[in-house]
Amino acid sequence: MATLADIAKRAEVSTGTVSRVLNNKMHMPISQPTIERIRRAADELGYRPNALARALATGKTHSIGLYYRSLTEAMFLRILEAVEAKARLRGYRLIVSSDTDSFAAGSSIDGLIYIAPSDEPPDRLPLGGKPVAYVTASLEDGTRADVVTWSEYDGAVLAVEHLVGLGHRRIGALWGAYADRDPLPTRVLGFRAALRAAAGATGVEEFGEEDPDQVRRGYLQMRRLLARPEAAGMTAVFARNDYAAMGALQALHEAGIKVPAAMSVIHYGDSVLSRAAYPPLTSVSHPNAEASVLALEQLIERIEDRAESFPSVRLPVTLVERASCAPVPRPKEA
Amino acid sequence: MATLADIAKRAEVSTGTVSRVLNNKMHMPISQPTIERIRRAADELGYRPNALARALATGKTHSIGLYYRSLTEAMFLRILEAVEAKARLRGYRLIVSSDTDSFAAGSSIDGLIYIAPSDEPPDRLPLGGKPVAYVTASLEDGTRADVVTWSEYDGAVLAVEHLVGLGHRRIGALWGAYADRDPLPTRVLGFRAALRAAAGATGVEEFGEEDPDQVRRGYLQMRRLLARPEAAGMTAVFARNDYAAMGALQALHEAGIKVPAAMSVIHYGDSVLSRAAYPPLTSVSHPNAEASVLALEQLIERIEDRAESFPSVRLPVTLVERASCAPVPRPKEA
DNA sequence: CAAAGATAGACAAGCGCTTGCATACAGCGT
DNA sequence: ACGCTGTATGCAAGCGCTTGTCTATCTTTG
Repeated sequence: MATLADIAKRAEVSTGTVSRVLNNKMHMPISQPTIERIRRAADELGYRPNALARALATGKTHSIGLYYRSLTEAMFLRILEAVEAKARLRGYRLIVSSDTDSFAAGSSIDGLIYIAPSDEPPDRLPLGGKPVAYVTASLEDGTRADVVTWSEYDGAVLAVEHLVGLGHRRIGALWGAYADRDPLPTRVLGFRAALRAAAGATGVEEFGEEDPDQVRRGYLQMRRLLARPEAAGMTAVFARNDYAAMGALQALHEAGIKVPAAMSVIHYGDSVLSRAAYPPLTSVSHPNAEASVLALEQLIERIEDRAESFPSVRLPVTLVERASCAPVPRPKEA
Repeated sequence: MATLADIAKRAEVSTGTVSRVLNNKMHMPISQPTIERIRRAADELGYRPNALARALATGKTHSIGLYYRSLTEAMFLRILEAVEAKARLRGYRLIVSSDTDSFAAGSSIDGLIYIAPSDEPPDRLPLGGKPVAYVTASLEDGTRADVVTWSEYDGAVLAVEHLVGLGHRRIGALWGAYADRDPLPTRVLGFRAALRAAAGATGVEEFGEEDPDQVRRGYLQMRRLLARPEAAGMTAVFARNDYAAMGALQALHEAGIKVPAAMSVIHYGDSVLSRAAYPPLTSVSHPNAEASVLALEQLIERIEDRAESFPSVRLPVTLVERASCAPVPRPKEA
């Protein structure tokens, strides 16, 4: 590997001059012939700057950490793709890990994007003063950090309102293992509040299921829900996430219940799965990927010392309609 | 951030000694009291070694590049999760990118894992002599590099044999945009060969479809296939990948064709999608994640100078039976 | 008791790059 | 002819860590 010194020797100048020319850092004037000589030498030697040495000298690594707790969630693909592309565009590399220790002080990153599981508040990290941008649905205001957030509460409300608008009155919910959470995730709260706000609508919620496989958990939960007496007259169900929705769909198909003709399904968390399912799932989409890209941009601004304040951005949650929800067929009674 | 020099001053020794103590590199003897003094000082100062400086001095970055062309494939999640965990365990960080330029010489990685799209041979990279481990279904032998591979040909054969074993004789294939590939991907070759080998079995293949959405492509292709006269008597279909299979399932459901009662579906490439589908899809699983982890291990061996030869590992392709294939219902004729 | 080990640690040269400052030589005005 | 202002470059001190070598003190041992 050619070094600055090699080029300097070949072009008969000092390494300092080479550095300045190659980085276009010409606060000080350099003669045209010299510039060309240096450029040529660099070319001939196939010079590639040593990122390490540069980082050590400048204090900027041009690497950004990306933390995501579970590398198995379909959601993460979209995030990763979007963030990686943007980072590359801006001249940064991405170090991804599902372990915060990988980003402890001393590890060479300029900053960290911390994507919190949507129902858990993020940890505070000992990053040694390096900036962190949080992507999370639950971070109290007033933090001295960049935060991109959205409302899971609103998301649940959106789902329920959509269902209610279609005429559904008895709506099931598949909450996974939320039972033991305290406080209850805001999406549960939103679900309940929206139900209360809608005249005559009631919910029947299914909690807790031990199976570690999320799809299977959704499947089992859906079956349990179907078996409950309160489930009579239930025409729609809200699933906590995409895996749960897929599981629910399996149970529904198996029971011969047509979706959406006999049962509407809506879920939280838009992903490839939602599109690939049959029927394609109507979902409330949290702007996870967009939020992450935004966080990246804020982070870069801060790293490059252009940002001053800490504006916390709140993104809207949206409903994407596909084919799994339909108007309630016909009133069973009256 | 505390540096070695800070510790050295506080413990009243030289930085060299501090370095040796903190790294347990005691080829040379160091007295117990000194060791303790240094350890204490490091503790009190909350010392974290600067990874950059260390890398520059040692020539080892403890970072490994992970190249994957498309960060949107569900497959990649399993790979990433497995590789990241193992890398972390071995003390390496992962730099992931879908652009090989990110790993050009000079960028600070010790080596690269190149995961090639399963039907394309990998590029050769200008890494400046750093080791590359390839994960690919198609790399000629004899490369001076670590290669983990498997046979797509065998995979297709496995699928067809399974189907034929269940009594299927007329088998559809959804090949996506393979039409223009030359040479034809080996899985197409395997499919045809297995068909020829089975008495009385014939295939009806569907090629080419422009839609960029892979699921939709599978959907459209399945519909076209169903509409073809040759498709009469077809009782099973082989999909090129998980997305295509999901799309096919949509078309089948829509047409009221029961899977697997009236039509068996099998596909190449096991992923979360396969498990989440209804019915859960029987698939031939290429050992992508395992291969990647193996590649990582070989790479690390080479980086750490323990590997000599270049054993190219070939992993078996396996059939994982789920619920989308059934014995052919009853002979239509005879 | 002197010479030959051990033992314990300091010293300093890098790794490859950046950057503030000093220097050298033009040409200019007076 | 002299200092000046530019212009064009060299010099060298880092960035924080590793590591080969050298020195100094203390034990051994013939």
